[in-house]
Amino acid sequence: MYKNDLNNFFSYSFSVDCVIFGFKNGEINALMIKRSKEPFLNHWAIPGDLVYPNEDLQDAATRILTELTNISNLHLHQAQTFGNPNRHPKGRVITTAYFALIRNADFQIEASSFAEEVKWVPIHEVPDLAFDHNLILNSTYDLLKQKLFYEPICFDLLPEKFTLNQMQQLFEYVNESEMDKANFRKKIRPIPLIALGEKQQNVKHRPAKLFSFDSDKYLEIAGEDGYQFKI
Amino acid sequence: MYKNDLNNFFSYSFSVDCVIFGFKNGEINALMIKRSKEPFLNHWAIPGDLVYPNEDLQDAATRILTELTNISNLHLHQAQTFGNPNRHPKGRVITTAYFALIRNADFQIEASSFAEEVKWVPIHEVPDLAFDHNLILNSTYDLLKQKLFYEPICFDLLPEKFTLNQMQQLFEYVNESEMDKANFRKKIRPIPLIALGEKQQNVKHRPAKLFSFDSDKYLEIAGEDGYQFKI
DNA sequence: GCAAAAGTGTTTGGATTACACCCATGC
DNA sequence: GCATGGGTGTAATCCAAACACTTTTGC
Repeated sequence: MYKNDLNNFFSYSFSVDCVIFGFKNGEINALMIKRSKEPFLNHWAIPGDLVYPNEDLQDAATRILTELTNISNLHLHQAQTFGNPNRHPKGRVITTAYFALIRNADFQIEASSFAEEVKWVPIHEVPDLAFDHNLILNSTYDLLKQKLFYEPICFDLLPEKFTLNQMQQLFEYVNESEMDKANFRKKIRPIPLIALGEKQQNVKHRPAKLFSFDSDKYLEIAGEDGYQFKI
Repeated sequence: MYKNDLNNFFSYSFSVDCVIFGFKNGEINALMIKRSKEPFLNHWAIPGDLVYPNEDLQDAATRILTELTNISNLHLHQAQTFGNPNRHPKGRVITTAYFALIRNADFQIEASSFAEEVKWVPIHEVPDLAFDHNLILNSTYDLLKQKLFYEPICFDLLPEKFTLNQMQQLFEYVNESEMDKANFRKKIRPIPLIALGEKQQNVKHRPAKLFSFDSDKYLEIAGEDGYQFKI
């Protein structure tokens, strides 16, 4: 099977790139960093790094995520792997994209050792990025859009306590279409939510009820006969 | 961003593994090869190979596929990437899985320079495989099952000229449930098929009409308003 | 004629859609 | 009271499931 012996084969490098999505001002945003070294010095890019010798891919993505955001325990989703021989000007670097979702995309991410400058960019206003990062970002966003409709990951993007309208707006955004309020609520009835009994504050209209996702209940029913999360 | 300079970083190896699915005797089968070298000498495995220095990942998968089956022009689908540091006993090898679908899984694949022994194995009867290949095969089969319902790839698995019942049997197999004949036919009505005017031969009952997939028509309507291939 | 599978129509019930209406809050 | 968005019910419509029935072939 392996025609080439491992020992006298040439060397590659391997990296992971970690697309971090947030929902901010009614739009999906991605976290971008400004590169502080060549190649592509001062270009915007998706955060990424080479994988360490004994590090699993997902661990490498977690490391990048934690260093950048100081948040751990986030769910990571593997996306596509990009291996065009010319994608990196300095040599052969194959990269696997991961994505993570974070709540409260409003929080300020400080410049760290990791990156001088960091910013949120609405997914439809992304500038030209380093390497093939536009390609990576777009294909990863496509995957996110698909998964939002079949896995309960919208709750990783929404605030811990959210209104049904916030949830609807998220789906209207990714679906690029408006939905009927009453029908949306009927559609999500099978999804286990906890009505918190609390209400929105400081709004100049009738305050909406706050909900949170009932993940325990979800895990309980997820395996059952025909249950399938679906928007 | 890249903390480690490419030049003084250690070396990995990178491979692709190519799961080849066929539909044979009413079952999904995967093509397995018997390894002719260490490690895992004489174990069954998914065909795969290291990626050449200037080779794109998909090209590597195509190369494996062509050498093994003598068929080119097959559609390849990227699946997951596996990078556990201990997945290969001889060193760090990260691998990306691809899958391809072939018609007429009945044709005999000869032993080649590539592999001494080759066989089709029904997906539910796969033995213990080399490396983490059971994991790779299972996750790739899961992906196949998903894609069959949302992309017109069942036609890469069915004969060029197929009966509607053959198509239904494929979906019953992957869905692990029986479907109503009349309802199945109603469900696939939006899918562009060409009624060939020909009939099954040598069956001892009423012969079924033969169809083929109208890929031109499909490409035409695929972009239209709300059209979405769906079973 | 009989067995076996092809092929099609009808009825029914549940889900989706469109739309209308009422409610709670700030100003 | 009015503007704004929250929240819910109903009727019409579409879709999918269940099922029955007819057709065509080989023996």
